[in-house]
Amino acid sequence: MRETSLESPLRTLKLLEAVVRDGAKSSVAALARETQIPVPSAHRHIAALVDAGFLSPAGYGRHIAGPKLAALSGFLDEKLLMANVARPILDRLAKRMGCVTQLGIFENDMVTYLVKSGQSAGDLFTKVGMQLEAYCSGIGKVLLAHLPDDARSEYLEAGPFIALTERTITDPDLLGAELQQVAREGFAVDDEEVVTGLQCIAVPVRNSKGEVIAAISASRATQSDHRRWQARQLPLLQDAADEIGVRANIVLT
Amino acid sequence: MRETSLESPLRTLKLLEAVVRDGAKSSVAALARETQIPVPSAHRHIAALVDAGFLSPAGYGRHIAGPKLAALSGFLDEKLLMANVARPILDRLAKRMGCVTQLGIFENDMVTYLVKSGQSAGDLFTKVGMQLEAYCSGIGKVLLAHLPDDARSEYLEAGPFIALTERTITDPDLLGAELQQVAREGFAVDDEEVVTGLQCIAVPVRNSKGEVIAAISASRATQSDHRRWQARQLPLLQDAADEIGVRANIVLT
DNA sequence: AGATGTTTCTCGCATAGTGAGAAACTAGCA
DNA sequence: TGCTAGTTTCTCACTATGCGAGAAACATCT
Repeated sequence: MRETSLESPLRTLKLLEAVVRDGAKSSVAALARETQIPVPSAHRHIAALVDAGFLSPAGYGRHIAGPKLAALSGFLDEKLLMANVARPILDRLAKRMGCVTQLGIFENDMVTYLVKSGQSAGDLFTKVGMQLEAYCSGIGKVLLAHLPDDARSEYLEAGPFIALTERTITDPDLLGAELQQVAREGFAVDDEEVVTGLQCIAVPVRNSKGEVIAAISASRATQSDHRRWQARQLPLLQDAADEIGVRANIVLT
Repeated sequence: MRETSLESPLRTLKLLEAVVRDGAKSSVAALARETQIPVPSAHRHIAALVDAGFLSPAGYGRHIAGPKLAALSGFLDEKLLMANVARPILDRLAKRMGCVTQLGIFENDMVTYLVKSGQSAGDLFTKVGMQLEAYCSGIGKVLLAHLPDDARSEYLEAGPFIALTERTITDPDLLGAELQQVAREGFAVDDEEVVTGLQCIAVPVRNSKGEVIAAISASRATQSDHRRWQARQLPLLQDAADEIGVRANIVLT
């Protein structure tokens, strides 16, 4: 059984990583030892990285990250970092709860979904990177509920709120009340408000300052033990949200 | 004439770059077209990147930067970004002036050289990443001159200032006076104070708030037309410093 | 439905990358 | 200055590695 993934490129990446991690402290030979790569090969790879611009020489056989790498990192925006932080946690959660988990953020009056996980994730109509109206989904309601007061009022006045199912809340006043409740209780419920046959619960993800920076949700096909399910899963969801919050703080500026 | 640099790894990197640049907009096949890489190969490479953690799948054949890449970018500190911003500018300057250009920053009472450029750059004894006493070099004097008053006083009191050549300024009071002049005039001159036979001029690099964040210098073998050379080159140096300052502001936080 | 466009196989081939060893360099020390 | 220990660079024959056409499975859009 052959490892079918490109081997030589992986070596290059392994070295790139090793070099960047250790600043300009170690010689190529030392890095070769660390990465279990024969010395001459290590030199070849690093030379290639250098003249591709991913590394720069830094005096006597030392190397540091190069311009191309810096340029790349310019594309690593907050959204991306957030997604990468959250993914493994949501994966675990989805497995444990046996349903689909998602993470979304608020972006110009809509929810952008950054992560989706779970075995039946394909069934769900949302897609990663997709934007969706905020007023109907669990994640959306959580995010709206924790908006600054004036922004939320503005949103409620702007409308319109179109019904996606017969249960979608379309009245601004009712929606406002619902959002107040969400803010008070710390979680939101979506019971077939966006798609018939789908219910979900959602909680906010907070950074260390307590600001809501995202929301995560767990969804499943509608079943009867509604409230019991909510009650049992909420703590799990909240733990995951906390963990994402903590990790995000490490990564984001 | 053999292309001695590893080819397959470079393809992988090319793809990595392409994928990250375009967010999650294009399909693998499209990227393959862009990068002139056959479709099946592109798939192999991207698959390898994915399970090495440098890319993450983002729904329907789209990909975005992965956790490993995000982690790497954590190691791209300010020094590095500064170096990468400055390098091309200093390269151009060195070519134009026909001498060696350098960039240094102030770090625990010494100058750390981040960039060195110019055809005879190898001759000069300084090395990238090297630390050198601040009091004698042009770059060092510029950086000292723009230190907060109390920090500068402290530095002057601490000493000792050892002579590297017969022209090195070793008296704290004289050095203090020299620094005042440097601050006033906006540039520093080193006339064989660090190595006999080498003279240089240096100017500060400022960020948008006017703070001095680095200094750059141009050095050449001692010649007689001293002042004339200084006068002619200073504007060029200063332009380069300004440009570096502007660009640095875009990149650094 | 059919019609694009994209992803995933399989497979033999040639090249691209490998790694031991030895030679050329470098730095630091006596 | 001449040593030694630690690097970097080269050469070279080998074979594993990555290649790419083509066709088949899978999605997407009208």
